[in-house]
Amino acid sequence: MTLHALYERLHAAYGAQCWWPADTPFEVMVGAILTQNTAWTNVEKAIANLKREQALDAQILAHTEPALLVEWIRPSGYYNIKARRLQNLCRWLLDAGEEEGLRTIDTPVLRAQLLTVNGVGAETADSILLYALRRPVFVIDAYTRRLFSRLGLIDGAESYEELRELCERSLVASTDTVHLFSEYHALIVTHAKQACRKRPMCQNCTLRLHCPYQPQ
DNA sequence: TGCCAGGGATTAG
DNA sequence: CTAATCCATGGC
Repeated sequence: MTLHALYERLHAAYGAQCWWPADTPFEVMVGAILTQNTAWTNVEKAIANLKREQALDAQILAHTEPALLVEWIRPSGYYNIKARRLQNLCRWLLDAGEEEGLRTIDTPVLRAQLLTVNGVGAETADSILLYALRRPVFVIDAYTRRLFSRLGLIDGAESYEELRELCERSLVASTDTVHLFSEYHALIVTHAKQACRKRPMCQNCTLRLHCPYQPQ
């Protein structure tokens, strides 16, 4: 099976995903930090708080008292670390001239700049690049690695960068690469959430793909 | 009840 | 360069 073929099967099973659920690119960035190793339902509560406080803005978040920001994002967990990470990202964004200032920067350069922000690792950077800044970057997460590995599409020992470049090389979209990459990552997460946790093979999975929780 | 979620930094070997 | 450890809430 090829990466293309897997995409077709996932799309046929789950349909269009239309990720990332957010009203603005900045909300995507905030969500990308808050969802680090955290259930999305918890992130929703934190973002709802930020909206209620009318604080979903880089200028405001960058200058908010950390103790206050911590209270707003508490439901998303790791609140002390994430408050600092959010402010790091906001300050970087403001320094760069916000989204307009980023528009002319080449994707590889932009990616390297994002990775200099403390608290922004490879997956967070790529989520921001793809879903907030609409750059053709393939997001790798634990689900992706596990699914591809169990289907024999990859070796499994590849580094993050190797795997990302492999996916980007293999998936040459006919028209809209950003759309393809956006949908693909979303479909993988949707499939992982639908798959069973305990049974050796997902019973309600019409794809006959290996359950992501199944031990190797 | 214990496990885990749309990771990353830090520290130790 | 790889492996452990820390960070923390809420849902099932």
